[in-house]
Amino acid sequence: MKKEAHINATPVCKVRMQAISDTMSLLSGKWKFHILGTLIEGNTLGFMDLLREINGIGTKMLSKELRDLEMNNLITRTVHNTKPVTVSYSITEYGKTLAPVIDEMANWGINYRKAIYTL
Amino acid sequence: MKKEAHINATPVCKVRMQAISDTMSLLSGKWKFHILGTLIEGNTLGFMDLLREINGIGTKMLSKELRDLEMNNLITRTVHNTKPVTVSYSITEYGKTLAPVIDEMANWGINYRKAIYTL
DNA sequence: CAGGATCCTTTACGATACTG
DNA sequence: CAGTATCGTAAAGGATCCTG
Repeated sequence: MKKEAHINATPVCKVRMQAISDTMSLLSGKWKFHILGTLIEGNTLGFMDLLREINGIGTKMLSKELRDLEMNNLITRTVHNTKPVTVSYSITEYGKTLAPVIDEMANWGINYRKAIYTL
Repeated sequence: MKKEAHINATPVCKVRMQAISDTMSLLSGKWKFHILGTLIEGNTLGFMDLLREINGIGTKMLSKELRDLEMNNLITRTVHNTKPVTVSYSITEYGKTLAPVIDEMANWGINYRKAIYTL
């Protein structure tokens, strides 16, 4: 309720905090990392491909998350004029810059499992 | 008669997916990255310190997130027997292993801002 | 095939007030 | 100081059915 009393020129740590918030807001939700990770590997996949690859996701969430990612230029959506229309999704060059982030997340998680088992 | 041609024992990509889920579940929510980031810098801080450092968080969320982080051995909680009790929080050695993940998140977010402005 | 529309449950989060 | 208790809102997510 109380708002900022004084406006400190943003210190370095605040910049980092803001940056983390930015990243998290683009990658928020349960599925975005999975979708991006899958597209980074598979390069180009159809809606159904993704539905199969990503364990547990439903059509509603998938289409919503894909829309979000596309709006942020992390992936591209291409409609093909086949009999029943098909659509393919790919990661953009910009989206590929997220690879290090995703890798760190994955690596830490892998080591986390090891740490758990050796307790 | 041929049985299932491919019941691949969890492929590499599934392992990564699981790892990402693990990491995300430990760091889920709006505040954990901020708390960890702050503790990595500040090393040891009291409840009020954190409340001040982390812009916008309330006591309820802070105490809940701290509890979560402590349960996962990412931070430690120490009670001091001062007049009104004081408590200090620090990051654990294990928690420090998250630094690369946090750094990647922060760096990407910083570049994201740059990318936005140069559009 | 690729989704949208709908309904519903669950969790997350925030504000305020109170306590040892 | 360091929280807990309570209440209320909003967002996230899931299940199912429907359509061009």
